[in-house]
Amino acid sequence: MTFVSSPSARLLQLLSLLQTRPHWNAAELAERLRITERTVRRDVTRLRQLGYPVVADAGRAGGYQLGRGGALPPLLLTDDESVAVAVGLRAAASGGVAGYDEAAVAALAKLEQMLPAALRERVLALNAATVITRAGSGPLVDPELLLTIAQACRRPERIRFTYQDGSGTLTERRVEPHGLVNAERRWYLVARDLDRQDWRTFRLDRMRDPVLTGHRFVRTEEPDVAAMVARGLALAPYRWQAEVVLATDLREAEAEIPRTIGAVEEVDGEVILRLGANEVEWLARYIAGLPFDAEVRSPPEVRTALRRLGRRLQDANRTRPRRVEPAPTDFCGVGGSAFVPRGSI
Amino acid sequence: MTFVSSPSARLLQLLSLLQTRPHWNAAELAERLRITERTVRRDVTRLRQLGYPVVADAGRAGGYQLGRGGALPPLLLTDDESVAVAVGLRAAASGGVAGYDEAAVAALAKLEQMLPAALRERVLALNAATVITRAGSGPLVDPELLLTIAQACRRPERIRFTYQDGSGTLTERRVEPHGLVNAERRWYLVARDLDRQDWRTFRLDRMRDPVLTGHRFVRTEEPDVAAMVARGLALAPYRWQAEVVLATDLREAEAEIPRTIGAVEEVDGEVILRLGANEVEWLARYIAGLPFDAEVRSPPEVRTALRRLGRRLQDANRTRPRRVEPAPTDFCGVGGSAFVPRGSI
DNA sequence: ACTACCCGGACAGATTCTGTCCGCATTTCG
DNA sequence: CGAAATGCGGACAGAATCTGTCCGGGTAGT
Repeated sequence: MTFVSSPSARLLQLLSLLQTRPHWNAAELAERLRITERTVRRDVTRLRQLGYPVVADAGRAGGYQLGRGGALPPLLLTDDESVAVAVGLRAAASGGVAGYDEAAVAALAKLEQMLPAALRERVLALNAATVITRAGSGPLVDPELLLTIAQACRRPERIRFTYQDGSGTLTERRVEPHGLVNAERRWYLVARDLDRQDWRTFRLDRMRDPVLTGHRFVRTEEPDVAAMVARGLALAPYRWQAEVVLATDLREAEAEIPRTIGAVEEVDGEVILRLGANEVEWLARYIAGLPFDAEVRSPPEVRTALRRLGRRLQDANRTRPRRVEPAPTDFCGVGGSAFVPRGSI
Repeated sequence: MTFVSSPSARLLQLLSLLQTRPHWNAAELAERLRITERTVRRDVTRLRQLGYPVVADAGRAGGYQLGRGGALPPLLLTDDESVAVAVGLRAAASGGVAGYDEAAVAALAKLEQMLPAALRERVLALNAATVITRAGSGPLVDPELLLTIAQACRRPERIRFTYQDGSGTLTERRVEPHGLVNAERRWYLVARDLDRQDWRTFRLDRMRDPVLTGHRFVRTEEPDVAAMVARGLALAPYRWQAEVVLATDLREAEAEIPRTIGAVEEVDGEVILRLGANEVEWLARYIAGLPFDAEVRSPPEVRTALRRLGRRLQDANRTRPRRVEPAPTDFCGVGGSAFVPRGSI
C-alpha cells in the first residue's frame, strides 16, 4: 500500500479498507495507514460527517464495520447511461433476468442516490411510473456459484460438480467450461464433458458444489455456444423424437420454428424438422398448429395421433354453430409471446 | 447551500457543482463556495490528484468541465447487488430491454471500476464468460421521450402527442397517462384517451413529440395496467375475431393460453376463448394446436378452415412413412419459448 | 491589441491536523 | 465480579497544511 499525504485521500483509503474486510479494530487500521489510533477515530468521525455509515462496537470483541446505505459520493454517468441502469435493473427486478430481483432493487436504490439531483428526479419518476409485469422469475442461482463458474470459464480451468438431471438423478461431472448463457430466464453452462468426451449443456440451478480442480486446459474448439443452448433446448431427452417432412422451404421453416422448439434442415431437397416431447399428443398438436402441411416420417405413433386429431377437428366443427359477436376493440399495439410446454419433463 | 469547514468535504461539493452544470469559471465557483479563485484552482488540482478528470480551457470562453471516466471512489454495493448490476446491464446490453444496448455497456464499464478489486475481477469474468444470445432488440425509444412520459405519469399531468398506428396513420392524441409497461421488448403507455373517453394502450416507439399540457388531473380509477397491456395484445384490431368453446375447465385453459394470445372466460358452464388474427388460416392452426378439443362458434370461416385442416392432416399421414431414426441426444436442460406471429398487422 | 480566462510559485498568517495523555463507557471472558 | 480489550472524545502543544494576496506567464476570442 502506498501512502499519501493528504487527509482527504487517506479518507478514501480508509473507506476502501473497511470494504475489503467485514471487521477492523483501530489498532489494525492505524498500522495499515501509519497513523495513531486517535487519528483513526478522527477519520472515522470525518467519514461519518460525510455520510458514510461506519458502525462501531465497544468491548472485547469490538471494532469497526461499514454499514449499508448513507450518503454516497457523486457518480459520473451520462443521462443515457443512468437511464440504462435504471431500466436494466428494473428489468432484473421484474424477473426478466434469472434470480436477481431483490438484489437488483437494492442496487437500484443505491445508484439512484448517486445521480445528479435533476436526473435523479426523472429516473425516480420512471421507476414509479413503470408497472412490473408478471413475467415470473427463473430459478434462483447462487451468485457465488455463478461467479465461480464464470471464473473457471475465463481462466480457463476444469471444474467438478454434482448435477441433478431432469429426473432427479445425481451424478458427478468433470468438465472443461466454455461459456455461460442466460436464456429463457435460466442460466446455462456449455462445457466439454471429460467422461463422455463430448459437449454438454448444463443448467446452473441444477448444479451443486462446483470445485475448481486446479487443472488448466487449452481450448481447441470454439463452438457456437448460443446455438448449442438453443439447439439443446429443442432436442432435450424427450421420450418421443419425431421427424417431420414440411411442405415449405428451409428459409420459411427456419423463420417459423424457433430453434428452441425444433431443428430444421434440408436433406435431398426436402425440409426436415426434428423435435421432441414426452407426449405424442403434444407433438401432434404442435405439428397441426404449424402454418404448412406436414408429413410425419417417424414415429408411427405420432402419425396415428395426427390422423386422430384431424378426425376430431372435423367432428367438432361440422355445422350449426351458436352465434355470438365479439365486442370491437381499439388497441394500438401488436405482438405476443409464450412459453410452449411440451409435456412433463 | 450550506458551507462546511473541512477542505475534504468542500472537495465533494465542488465535484457536485461541476456535475450540475456543464461549464463553470473559477469566479462562479469561488462565489458559490465562498473561497478565492486561487483556492478553487488548488481544489481543482486536488480533485485531479484524486483521479477526477477535471478539464480546463484557458482564454475568453474558458472555464472548467468535468470529463468522463477517471478513477472513482468506492461504491457501497453488496456482492449480490454488484452481480445484479452486472447481470441486469448485461441483459440490457443484449437487447433484453428495449433500446439501451450501448448505454448499458458504457454504464457497466464505469460501474465495474467502482467495485472492490476482488469483486471486480469476478464480475469481469462473468461478463467475459457470458455469451450474448440473439434475442434481438426491441424498437428504439428516445430516452428523453421515456423520461418525459414517466414524469407525466408521476405528477400526474395530461400530455398530448402524435401517434402512428399499425397502418401508418398519424393522429393527435390527448391523454391522462397512468403507467408504463416494458413487455415483449417494447414500451407501452396505459392512459385514458380524453377524446374517446376510454382507456387505451400506446406503444412508445410510435409516439412523437409528447408535450406536457400543464393540466394536472386526479386519478379516479386504478386499472390493472399490466393486465390491460396483456389483454390488449390478445385482442388487437385483427380482421378476424374468433369465439371458441374449449373442452376443458377454466383453470386449465388459463394455464395453457397466455393472456397475450387470447382471453378466456367461463359463460354458462362453458369455457370460452376469444382471440384474433388477420388470417383465418392462422386461427385454424392455432386452435388445432391447443391441447384440448375446441369447437368454433364464430366465425363460420374459421370452422370451415378447421375442417379443411383436419382433412389435410389425415391425408398427409395415411400409412407407409419412410423410416429414419433420429440420433440420440443427452441434453440436461429443458424449456422453450417463442413469439407467435398471427398474420401481418 | 485588448479582454477574459486558466496556471502556479512565493509569502505570511490562519487554520487544521497530529500525537500524546487521559478518563469514561461498553462488552466479553475467566 | 474483576480484568482485559475495545470505542469515545476533550485538551494541549507542536507540526503540517491551508488560505488570501500578489504576481508573472500562457491561451483563446473579438
